[in-house]
Amino acid sequence: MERDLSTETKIKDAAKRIFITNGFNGCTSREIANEAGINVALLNYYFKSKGQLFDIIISSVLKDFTLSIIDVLKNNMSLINKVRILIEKEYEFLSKHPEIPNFIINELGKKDKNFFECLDIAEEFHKTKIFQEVLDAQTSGEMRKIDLVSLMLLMMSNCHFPFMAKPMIKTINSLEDAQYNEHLMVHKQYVTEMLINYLFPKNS
Amino acid sequence: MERDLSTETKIKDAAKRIFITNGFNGCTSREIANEAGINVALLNYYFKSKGQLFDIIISSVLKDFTLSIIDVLKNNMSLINKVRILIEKEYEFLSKHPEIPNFIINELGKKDKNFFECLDIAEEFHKTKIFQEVLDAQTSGEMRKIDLVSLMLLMMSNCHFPFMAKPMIKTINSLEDAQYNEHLMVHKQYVTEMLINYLFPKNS
DNA sequence: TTTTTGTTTAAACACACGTTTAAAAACAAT
DNA sequence: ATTGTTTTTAAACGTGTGTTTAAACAAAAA
Repeated sequence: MERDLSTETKIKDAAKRIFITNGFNGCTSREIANEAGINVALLNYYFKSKGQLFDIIISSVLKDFTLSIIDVLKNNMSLINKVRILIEKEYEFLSKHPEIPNFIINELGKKDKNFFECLDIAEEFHKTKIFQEVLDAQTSGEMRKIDLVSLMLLMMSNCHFPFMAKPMIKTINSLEDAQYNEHLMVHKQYVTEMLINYLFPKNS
Repeated sequence: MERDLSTETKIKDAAKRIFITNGFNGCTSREIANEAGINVALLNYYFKSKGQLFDIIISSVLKDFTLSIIDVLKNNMSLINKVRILIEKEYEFLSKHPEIPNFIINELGKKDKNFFECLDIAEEFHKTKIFQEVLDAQTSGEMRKIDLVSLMLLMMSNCHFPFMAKPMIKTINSLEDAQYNEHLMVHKQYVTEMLINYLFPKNS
């Protein structure tokens, strides 16, 4: 298991795991050092502080996360298929990293720093020309006329929340992990059908 | 402003405000004591520890939250109207307490204790006979045949997430608080229409 | 070999935390 | 007034935190 990774990446890997699952306040520097198999002092030797390490981690997570979306958006397919694939990929991504939505929403809410601006994410989105594509589909009548904020919310609500609420729903319904995962796969179909029907009324 | 409340309720009020906004790990006993205008030691005089105080607060929040739902469910109206009113009331409740969804999902995920069982919430739900009502509507064909977990997820996703993601979406789209609140009211209409159309196909 | 440079460590620092103690203050009963 | 009880406080305790220090270690340069 123990590869010959550089100390810096060992620390970053450990920090990412622990920060994502426990949050900034929910873990300690020593915990991260242990997970990385190094001394605490090395943390501040490679990164100046716990806070700076955290900023690096949250930036990288945010980048990975948005890239997986942009990757779909810049593909050459119809808007309706983009929505379909986006939901599919989103459920796929979140199945592997279910703690990320909670992590982003919680930790980003505390920070005053605008990581999206720092990472030029807005620009990356513009390059995909998705905004113009939506506008065109709305004027042609193919797509329902709703604003981009609501469109974003509809997509994210129905993709992210089922993963965020997993512990709660599991408790309420006394479900095992595997059972809930099955539910998720079924739910993905419902969500896809519902959103496609609503956003593209002609296609129902 | 300073009413003649008992010390115990002053502490509970302060604790509720601070726990909900900052979480258990995101605040200190002294912070709560300050907000309540009392000494730190009094916290452990009235409640044995920070943890016990937290359990009391999260129980009360959970109770308030579910009661607002049950209140609608036990009303005497058609299922389709219950869904409509439920969304309406949910957006109304969350407009007043927007931090609660995040609070519940985050803090409940950490605890191993099952607060829902402790508070007899399941029983309260059963009393409303909503489960039978859904089953009847599904066999009669009025309602789409989806499982209760997915039904719950659809409702919660589209009601809670828009409030949970408020800081993030505001940042991404450079929106002021008032602007986002306007978006929320519009979004509520979209969500209502989408869910009603999907859950009750005949009515579209 | 010696020196130099970059890594890693054990130990300590200063401080904030949750909690406890002992005494003061406020109040009630006799 | 005196006693007893409850409420409140200032101060301290022990522990865990993020961070720093100074020394040990390793690898390369001289």
